Amino acid sequence: MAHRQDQQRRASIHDVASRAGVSAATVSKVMAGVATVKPENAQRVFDAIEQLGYRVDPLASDMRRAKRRIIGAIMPEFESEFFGQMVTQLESLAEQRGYTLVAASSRESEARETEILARMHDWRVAGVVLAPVRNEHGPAAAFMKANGMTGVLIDRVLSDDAFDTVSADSAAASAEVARELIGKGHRHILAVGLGEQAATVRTRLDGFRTTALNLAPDVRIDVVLAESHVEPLRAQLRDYFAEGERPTAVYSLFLKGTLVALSEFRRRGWHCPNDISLVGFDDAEWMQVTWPAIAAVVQPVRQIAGHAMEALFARIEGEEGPPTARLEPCRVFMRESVGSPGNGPHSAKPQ
Amino acid sequence: MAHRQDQQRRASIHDVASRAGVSAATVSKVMAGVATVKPENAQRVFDAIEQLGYRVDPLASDMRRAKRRIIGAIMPEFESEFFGQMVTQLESLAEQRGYTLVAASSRESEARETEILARMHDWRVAGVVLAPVRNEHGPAAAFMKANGMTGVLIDRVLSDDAFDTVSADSAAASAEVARELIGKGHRHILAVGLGEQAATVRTRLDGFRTTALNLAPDVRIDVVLAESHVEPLRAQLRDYFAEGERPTAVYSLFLKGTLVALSEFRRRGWHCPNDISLVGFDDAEWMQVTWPAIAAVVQPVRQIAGHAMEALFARIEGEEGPPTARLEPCRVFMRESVGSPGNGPHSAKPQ
DNA sequence: GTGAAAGCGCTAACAT
DNA sequence: ATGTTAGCGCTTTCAC
Repeated sequence: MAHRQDQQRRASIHDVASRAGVSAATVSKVMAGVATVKPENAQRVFDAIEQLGYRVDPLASDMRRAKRRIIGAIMPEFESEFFGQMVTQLESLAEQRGYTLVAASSRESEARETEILARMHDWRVAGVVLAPVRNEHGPAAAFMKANGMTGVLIDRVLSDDAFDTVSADSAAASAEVARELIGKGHRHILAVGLGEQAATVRTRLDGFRTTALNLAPDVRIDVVLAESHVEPLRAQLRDYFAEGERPTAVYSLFLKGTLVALSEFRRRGWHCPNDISLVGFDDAEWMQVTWPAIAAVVQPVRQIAGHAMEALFARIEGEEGPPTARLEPCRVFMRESVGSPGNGPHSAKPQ
Repeated sequence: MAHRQDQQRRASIHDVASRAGVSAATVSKVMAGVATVKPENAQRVFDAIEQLGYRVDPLASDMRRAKRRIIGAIMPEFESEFFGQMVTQLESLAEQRGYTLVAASSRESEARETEILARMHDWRVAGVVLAPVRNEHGPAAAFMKANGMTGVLIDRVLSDDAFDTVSADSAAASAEVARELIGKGHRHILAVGLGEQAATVRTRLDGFRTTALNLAPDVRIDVVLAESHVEPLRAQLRDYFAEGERPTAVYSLFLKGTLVALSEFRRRGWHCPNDISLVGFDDAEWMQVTWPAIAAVVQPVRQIAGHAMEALFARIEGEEGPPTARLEPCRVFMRESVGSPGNGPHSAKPQ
């Protein structure tokens, strides 16, 4: 008794049928809520279900139906707040519609991304929410296209000719960051990013640069962009500072970049905002409790998830029409890590 | 062509069979690697598979087999690094064995936990990795027991009479934290935790208290334990400090507690480690880049995931024997947020 | 060596 | 209003 794990055979629809004295088809109808069943029989079925603890096997049920009530979600990683919240939201929205979400992590690899997609295709999922590693032009989206899969692209995407896309309005947020920094008097700013995430990082950089140059044509914007991994970026950043470059502010175009920038500041003994200002794209819980609190762009996770699922289910239900490309507005939180340049040490110390 | 999403019917095993001029049974055998197939026929089958791009439907396949090659994972949340890494690991280990991981978030709710479990039971998953919201005595574990499900319990558990358990060795890690703090001269320490996570928080507290009292019988250990939610904890902590309590160090028994402590320090203008020291259970990436870096207990995620899956698959493959209870050793990183009491301002400033 | 037959648990026509 | 039939796509005896 202690560690029995006997998988006792569960009651099937036939068990219910025979116990209720009807056919399996009738049981199925009762469960589907079809009105044309004699109330008396319906009651017997309900009783039998109750007594046997019967529950439909969703896989067997899907097997027979045309489409499976499964949604696949592919995220670049699960370790960050952003994607963690995203999966939580998507799961919740899928459940609300009676679907099960099966999430997988591509671990920032396009090869793995395609493998997962192939597996989801094998599973014959009804639809896929793909947050591609790089952008909408990768092999994964191509695979979806080639196989006529239904899907939505989110996050590191702009727009696509085959799939609906939903992402944060990076350009607008970056423009706002530019306005803030220029407004505070910064004229030498470093932008830090990872090139591989082309779709978003490019947009963020362009949105920032355009607005900054527009407001202050004399502003100098340096860019440190690593190809694809964080460690090379760290090295490049170190070299950049080692050469004596001394921007008054850093705009990190993605979360890990903010961490890297912060650790390079540490190494050099620079404090925010007195020695240098810092704003990052992507917020995290810790950013408001550290000292100084780190300024950040907050992505609208719920909106992205919500509109992605809306678009996806519309397509699943057969909606026609050209793909849509949604941009959800971000919020920018200018916290203590941003100050005015040249204010010298301690001038901007929190009270 | 732009937005075609025509779900073209995929090749079935019969399509392959007729193209190769054999029966479906033979195709199945070839795919299973059965040796008793004439090489010539096997080749024809392979060719047909290739030409049709045939892939087995894993769900249909599982339908026929006894057990489905699906592992369910239930985590209290997806938003933290710890559980994010855990899911990533579990997914990877499941895949290595040809299983698919279906992860779900209980969102810190025991009610939801049981619902998810029921759904996974409906799915007839081969096994479940459950990280219970509270501990091993909750309704979810009871459900698993009652239904003869195969499973492993991880994280917020100690040991169970029905399931194997794997968790971090909280007591040992807490003892080490105690040694460090007592060694540095702290004699008034506040421990902060959430009561609902009883299994782990209790252990951490006891391990800490026992060792601390043993080393310094005169030490004063205060405890602020909230029932179940973070916000009440914040309020209690605020009250505690408002009453004039002034411990020289805080040991947070879980991640959110560290955040809450930090934000209360902020509110009062206290800096670590000069005004107060801080160590938290659970590490996070940001803790090493902020100033000061936050001392933390690092949980061995990979080991926990690894041993959990090992135990689970052993049971799935029919291993008998009493449940095992593993404790995986943690590492304690004493970073700059911990100093000696009474060193006054700036005495412990990083170089 | 290979294939026919049976069926996993369910649902959707089609009869009745 | 209900039951019968025919599968969904696959695997597995069990004959041949």
